[in-house]
Amino acid sequence: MFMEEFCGMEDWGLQAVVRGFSGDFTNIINTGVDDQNSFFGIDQKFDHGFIFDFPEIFNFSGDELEELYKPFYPAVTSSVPAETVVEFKEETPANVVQEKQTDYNPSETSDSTSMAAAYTPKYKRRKNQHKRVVVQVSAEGLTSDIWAWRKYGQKPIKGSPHPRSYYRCSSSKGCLARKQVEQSYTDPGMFIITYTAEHSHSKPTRRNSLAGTIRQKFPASKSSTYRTNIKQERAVDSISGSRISAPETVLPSPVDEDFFQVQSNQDGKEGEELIFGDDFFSGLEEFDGYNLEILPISCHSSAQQFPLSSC
DNA sequence: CGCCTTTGACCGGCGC
DNA sequence: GCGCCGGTCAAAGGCG
Repeated sequence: MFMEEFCGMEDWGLQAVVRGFSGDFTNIINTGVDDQNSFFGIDQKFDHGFIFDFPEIFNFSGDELEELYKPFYPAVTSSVPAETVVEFKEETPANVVQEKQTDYNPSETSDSTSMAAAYTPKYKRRKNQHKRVVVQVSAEGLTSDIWAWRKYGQKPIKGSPHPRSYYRCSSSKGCLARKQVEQSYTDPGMFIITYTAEHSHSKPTRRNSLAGTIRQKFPASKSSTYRTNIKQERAVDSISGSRISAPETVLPSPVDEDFFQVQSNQDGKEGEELIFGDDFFSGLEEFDGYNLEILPISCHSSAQQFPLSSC
């Protein structure tokens, strides 16, 4: 489905937000809407993929959507190694469109550049019926997965200098979730992760709450003068599309020196949903009555305390 | 001992 | 039908 059709759509809403999207529709190519109303595409300007998830509850026009995502995108620039995410559903045989096979298959192509070049939103029959999500992450991002995986295979892939590794979820027997990991051909510093099927169990809990502040272990040196890459997360109210709080300060924890304490005071709310640290969480979750999409953003800091404006 | 990775074998889909 | 290719299996060994 192409942009004109997308903008003309009604009866869908915004649940999640955009990762790695430049905010300019004129650069968007290869868009599509899957059978779960997820809108996906490639942003040529920054060579990023993106997705929107559209549940049944809200109504937006394309213009409204564009306005919605803007407030939480500006901190991401072309210098930021944002995730590339492309999500699509496998087609059922009944929905198969008999067309020449020209679409991108993330299990056969290995990077976002080739995605943008090769992917068209034409559906075809695929081997299995599971949802697939393709994410491009840095080496650092490889360790940020909250799920437990067990490697069950590795294969050399024709045309790629790097092998592909196969993982299955090890948290629960019978869980069909799979992931494939391979190094990007064009950027060896990046890795392509393909998730297949969904977990049949709840998400592991890795967030601890203390006195209204969520804390996450900060893995870097305890020195106050080092420079390190910090993952910053923002919480977005999925209903209004606006950020429901902003980070104000990051302070050494008075309880544990290995932790930093993040505080936020916007709208009278205190540090509910902000985590700093390499071991970050990203995804959709409910918190305090809100449906939140957690957005990781790269940020540098050389101090124990820094405002958001320094990012 | 349980869980993990490694790695060659095996299997099914697909193109010719 | 045959061969290539990607995905999975399962035995063996490593590690805490």
